[in-house]
Amino acid sequence: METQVPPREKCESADVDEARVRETQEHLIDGLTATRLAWTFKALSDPTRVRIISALSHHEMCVYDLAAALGMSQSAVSHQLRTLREMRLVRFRKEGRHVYYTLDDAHIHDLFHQGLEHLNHD
Amino acid sequence: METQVPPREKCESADVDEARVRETQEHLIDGLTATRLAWTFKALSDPTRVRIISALSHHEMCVYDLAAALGMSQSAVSHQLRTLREMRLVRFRKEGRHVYYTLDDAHIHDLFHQGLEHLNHD
DNA sequence: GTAATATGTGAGCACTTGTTCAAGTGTTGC
DNA sequence: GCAACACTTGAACAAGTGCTCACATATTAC
Repeated sequence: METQVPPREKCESADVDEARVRETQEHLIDGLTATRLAWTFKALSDPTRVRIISALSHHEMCVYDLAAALGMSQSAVSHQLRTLREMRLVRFRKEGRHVYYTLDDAHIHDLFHQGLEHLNHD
Repeated sequence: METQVPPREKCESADVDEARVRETQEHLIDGLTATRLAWTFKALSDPTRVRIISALSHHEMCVYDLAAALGMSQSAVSHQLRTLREMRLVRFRKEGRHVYYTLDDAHIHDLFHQGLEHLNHD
């Protein structure tokens, strides 16, 4: 049995319509939050970036090895890493000629895995 | 078969490099999974869609009210709802002239809120 | 110093995305 | 029948994305 929301009359009955709209607006997240939230999800909305996150979720890696593991060009990987850097999803440290990347914090790991679980549930 | 010389034997110690790459590849999610996961996140990567999800997370709404609550044109909302439909994030039922939309399942709600918490933690 | 290695970056291009405008369904009421 | 309403859809366009290519750094080895 469904939730006991009384079936609405019409859209024309202004009070019901307006009440629903007004109540929704009160709980609605604001534009800035929506934009920032969308931005976060966008960081994970590309297969290449998802695979990079997947690789880095095990241990830090340098660009060269990352490119080898993913079977991609260094340039393409570097471009995506730049994006991930700007989105604060990854951190890096330099060691001689190498630059080692890691996930910035555990949150990313969590979101990544929550998404995976979501997939497996379907 | 041709001798596939891997284009790397530098990175100083070749064995560590290869072991790291090979181990990473074993744990790496496959291309299809990465694509599907990216696809899921992409559904949530637009501010308008995030706001629609936010609105629908409280109760089902028809397109007209949704447009009113978000302050957008019906057409723009309808286009995004189409995307959300194709991505299986929302469900709809028709009732006369109205089309009522709801979130498809609780997973979406969870991802949405996990993302929100992630924002608040920064 | 030069050369090789490891990574970064800008330009260019094909492709995708989100919006608006206009026209299209389908349902209701007269 | 017809008109109003609720919603969908197609075309068009600006804006954004991700790749390749070529060049620019920076570090190390010689």
